[in-house]
Amino acid sequence: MDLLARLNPRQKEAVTHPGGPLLVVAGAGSGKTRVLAHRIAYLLSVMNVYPSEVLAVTFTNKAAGEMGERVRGLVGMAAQGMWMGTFHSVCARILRVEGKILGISSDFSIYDDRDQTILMKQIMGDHGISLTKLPPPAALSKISWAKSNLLSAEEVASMAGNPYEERIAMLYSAYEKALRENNALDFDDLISLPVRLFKSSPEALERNARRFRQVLIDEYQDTNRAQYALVRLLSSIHRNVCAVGDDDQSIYRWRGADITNLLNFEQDFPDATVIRLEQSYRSTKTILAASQAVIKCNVQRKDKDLWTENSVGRKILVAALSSEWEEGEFLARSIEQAVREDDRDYSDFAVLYRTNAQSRAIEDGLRRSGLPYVIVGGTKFYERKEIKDILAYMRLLVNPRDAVSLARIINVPNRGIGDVTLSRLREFSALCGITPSAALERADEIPRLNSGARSRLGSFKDLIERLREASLDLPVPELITLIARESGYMDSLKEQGTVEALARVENIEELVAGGFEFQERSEEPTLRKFLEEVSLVTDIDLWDDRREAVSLMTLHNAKGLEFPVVSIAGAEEGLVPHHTSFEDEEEMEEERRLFYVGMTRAKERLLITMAAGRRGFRGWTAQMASRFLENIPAEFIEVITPAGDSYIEEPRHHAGRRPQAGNRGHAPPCGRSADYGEEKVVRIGARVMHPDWGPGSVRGCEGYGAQLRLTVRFDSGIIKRMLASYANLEMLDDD
DNA sequence: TACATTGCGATCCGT
DNA sequence: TCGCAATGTA
Repeated sequence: MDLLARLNPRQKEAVTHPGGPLLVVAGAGSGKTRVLAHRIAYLLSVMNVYPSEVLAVTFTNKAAGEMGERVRGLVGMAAQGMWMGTFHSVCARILRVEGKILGISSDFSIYDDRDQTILMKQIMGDHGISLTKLPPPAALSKISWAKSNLLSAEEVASMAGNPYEERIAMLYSAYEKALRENNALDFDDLISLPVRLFKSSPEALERNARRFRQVLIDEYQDTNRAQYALVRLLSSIHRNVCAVGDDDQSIYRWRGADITNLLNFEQDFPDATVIRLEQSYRSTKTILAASQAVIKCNVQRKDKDLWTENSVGRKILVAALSSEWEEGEFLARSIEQAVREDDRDYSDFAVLYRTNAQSRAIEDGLRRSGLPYVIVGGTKFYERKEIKDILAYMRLLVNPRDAVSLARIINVPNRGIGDVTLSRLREFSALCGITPSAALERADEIPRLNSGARSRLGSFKDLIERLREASLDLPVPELITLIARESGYMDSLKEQGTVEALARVENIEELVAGGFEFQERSEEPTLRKFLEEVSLVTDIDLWDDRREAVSLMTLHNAKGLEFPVVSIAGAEEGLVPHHTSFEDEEEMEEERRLFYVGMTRAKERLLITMAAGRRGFRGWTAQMASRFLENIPAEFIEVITPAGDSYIEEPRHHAGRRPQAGNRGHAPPCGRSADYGEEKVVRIGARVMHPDWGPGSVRGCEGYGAQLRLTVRFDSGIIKRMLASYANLEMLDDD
């Protein structure tokens, strides 16, 4: 039949698998998205499964949307009504309906890590725990780990082996209590609470496990224990679970992902069928072979044999640049050249890197060359202050118990309600055992408040009441406008009149536009749904891949994507592999997988760049080539030496103008050339003196002879990179 | 109570 | 470099 026409035998087998547990081990580029979409279409059109009986979990909301599109393309309207989304969005949907069994109101707020940190700070303050000794995010990450492993506060407490762990357990328990008081859930709760629900309520389990006749999970290698438990529970009646994944692409171990979920699938489901997809359709022979050579260095993996009928293609280009700015400039040049000579679109290109901080220099390079680009990730739209503020108003309207949101906006914009008044309010609410919002209602009874503060609280209370009433029948975008106006937020921004404030006004207008977009698209355009969506949306979801621009993103964000031309920037020891993984072999293997994921995003061309020196958060560091490059056989690589001289002096600041091209390599930066005959031994840490910049110490050296480049940090704070032969430095005695 | 200034620390990946 | 917390001042 037509549905199976363009599938290879393995793919066909996966698509038509009649029932029971199925594991599809899908190598990079082997068409797993295609298989998933076709399998769903097959289930709907041939196996007579209703859309509402299909649960398909993808890694991003964007992937879910695209999957839905593909299925609709295959079977048309018969696809309407499937459960499709990320674990988090699917679970939020389940909890809205079933949560009341656990005592969770359907109006819950979803706290992001920012909200969590605020809450944890409060808790630690209440318990007199120093925020510097135990940073709130550290405690939260322990708690998050526990939750994603389905460990309760009591269990953590009973496992605690030292005072530190006992303290974490205590904070965990207090944090849980605080979340419940605020009628709020964190990301981990979204997964772990449905698991708890299904374990404690056979009826709820029955209801949901019976509904989902078919459960499909994408990127199975990156599920954590809680997600695994959920999959088992939801598929416990029909046992039709189809997991798709690739152990070589597991890159979220640090977030609790447990690769044994995939590796032990056959033990967990003894009657499982395992299908391997090993033909790659994405990359050239060269890129595929090179990436295989890299990943085969990992010990903990299932060996596989990927192959392709694609052409050999061109060699992988490797370029070593002297600094991150040169790297950015070089990337810009190479993209420009490829657009010109190979007739490519900007959207064919992606630049991938390990850390978001690397995007700066690359962005600068592209901007200076006038290339269009988009940065995916980094500063997220919904995490901007003004957006979070407006959203906090909206959350408070839906969920009056949300004290974190209340505290966020009670004095934004300034209405003369300061720390003192707020803490009196909190004291009073604790004393009466009521929420801060309820305490607001009884502002008259709060002790030790002056009349001014009392009346300001009163008018804030009136404002919220007014807005809440309006929210009941006002569409989302209108409500946003109303909040921004009535709260005085817009006026206060406009009054400031700074460039920054005006940008914030624009962002709020963009939020309104987003509200209209939501209004048109959503089947259920309620305020609650809107808040849920914005809580769970990610940058990759918002990324418009059809825009004519080069995409810049982290290696993690690139998972599941593909581009004709991929550049991996910063292939250096300390970046990939990241320095935090040096000590741990398992983490090192994860870094290698990450690098592998990056390489396998490329369809036609792969460029790998590195910088010999990089500005860290303190001074300069000399960088070495990534060990992963050594894993690539030389026959697949072409090393290119970028044209042009290397720079001499560091630009004054990252966005500033670099030294004039005409000067580079010629004019000495400090006005006088040194004698070539005189030889000095320079070593890192040596004390030096410069006539203009005073004393300093050598932070790095690279090159040799007349080409020796020094990085010197002067005591005044200035950092200079210069050719040793021009440096004009006087060596100081050091003891 | 609000706002400016200083000082310090921490720096990966992100639902 | 940057954001945030503590400190100082109107």
